[in-house]
Amino acid sequence: MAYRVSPEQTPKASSKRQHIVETAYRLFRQEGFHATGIDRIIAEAQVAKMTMYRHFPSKEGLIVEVLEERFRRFEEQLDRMAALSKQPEGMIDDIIGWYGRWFDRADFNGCLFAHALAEYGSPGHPVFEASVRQKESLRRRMAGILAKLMSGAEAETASTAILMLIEGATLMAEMGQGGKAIDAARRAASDIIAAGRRT
Amino acid sequence: MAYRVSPEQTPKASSKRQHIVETAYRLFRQEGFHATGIDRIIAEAQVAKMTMYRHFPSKEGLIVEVLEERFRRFEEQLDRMAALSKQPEGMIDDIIGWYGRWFDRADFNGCLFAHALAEYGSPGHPVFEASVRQKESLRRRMAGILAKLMSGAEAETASTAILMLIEGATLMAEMGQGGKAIDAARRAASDIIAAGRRT
DNA sequence: TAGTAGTGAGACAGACCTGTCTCACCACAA
DNA sequence: TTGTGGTGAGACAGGTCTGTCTCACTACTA
Repeated sequence: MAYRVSPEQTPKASSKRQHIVETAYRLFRQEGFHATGIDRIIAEAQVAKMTMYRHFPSKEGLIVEVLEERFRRFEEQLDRMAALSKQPEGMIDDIIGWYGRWFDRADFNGCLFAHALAEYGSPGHPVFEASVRQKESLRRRMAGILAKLMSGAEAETASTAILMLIEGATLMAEMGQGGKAIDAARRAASDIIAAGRRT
Repeated sequence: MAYRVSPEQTPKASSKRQHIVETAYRLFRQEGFHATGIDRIIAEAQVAKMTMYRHFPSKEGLIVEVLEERFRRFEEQLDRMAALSKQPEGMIDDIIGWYGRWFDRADFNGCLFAHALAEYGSPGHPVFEASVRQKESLRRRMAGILAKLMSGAEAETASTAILMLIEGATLMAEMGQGGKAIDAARRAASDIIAAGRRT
């Protein structure tokens, strides 16, 4: 009823499908994966159950789709940030700053990928793989930036450390200590980069 | 049947109760909190459902008890390590090493407190509070160690950073990269401490 | 012997879970 | 007009969830 397809959208690209993904994302973020039932998703998305099951093979398939969609958006945003390119240190600091702004959002509720790992943490599981992909992509992005400042091996170690700082900061932000976490992460990242460069 | 109370145990201290907590811990760790049903816990603990509900008010009560029990064990182990006291830098390195050994255990499956936060992440929730308590306790412990090397304010920042490294490393270990994570965490912690001491 | 505390076994209630199915409806195209 | 594809509504199956309840049993103590 409230979801008329506007003329410029091809129904094939399915606004319903996207709407289901967005609603599921919000609920998974707020309530968790197991705690969110299909019935709740279709009620809040205002679609019939069959509409959901025509677009996704199962709840797990929907979860994977939600994670992949969030991964695409995450990459887009970091790509956009990288396009306003600066010096390497500034770029790492910008990434940390991006996390700091995320932590301050009213709808922040921790990292969906980390939560997915907590609830579906078996290697080989598609949900597990989707989460690993996102973390590894961020780490590689940072290693690429740091390689301009230090050796490749040093950049690997430093990017791993900074990824850990970011993941730890996200956990602290979940516990209401995001500001303190970001300050410490910024300083620690700068110490790590300075030490890596010195070698 | 297989759970005869041996004479030296007072039945009041309830070996059943402890056995339920241990079984629940194993299942929560392996499967997650929502994914583990009461029926599964009592079946594997080989106790009647009423035995469980006489000892714990609800599943949530059991979860809190499991977390508190793990917290006590965690503190005990770090206390024991601290008793073999060394220089401050060595103590931080020992804590990181302790995590490294944990990552290598066959039954390692991520941090139960972080997982609990992912599944019951609303401030004020007793599960949330139990998780925050564990993280904050570790951070304060490290801040105390670092205060011997630098100013109190510096020690606060550095302990926050090292806690984040540890939490991030735990996440990476869940993704099968524990060894790499521990190496990077060790080096980063040493860089952070060196920088904090220099100020 | 009688009483008591803890327990086992399992039925039960009432809710919720995922996933399937049918049937009616509507917009649009040939 | 007659199809066709997407959808809505909701029944349904078969299972699982938490939590309560009863009744019988055992070990121990007074």
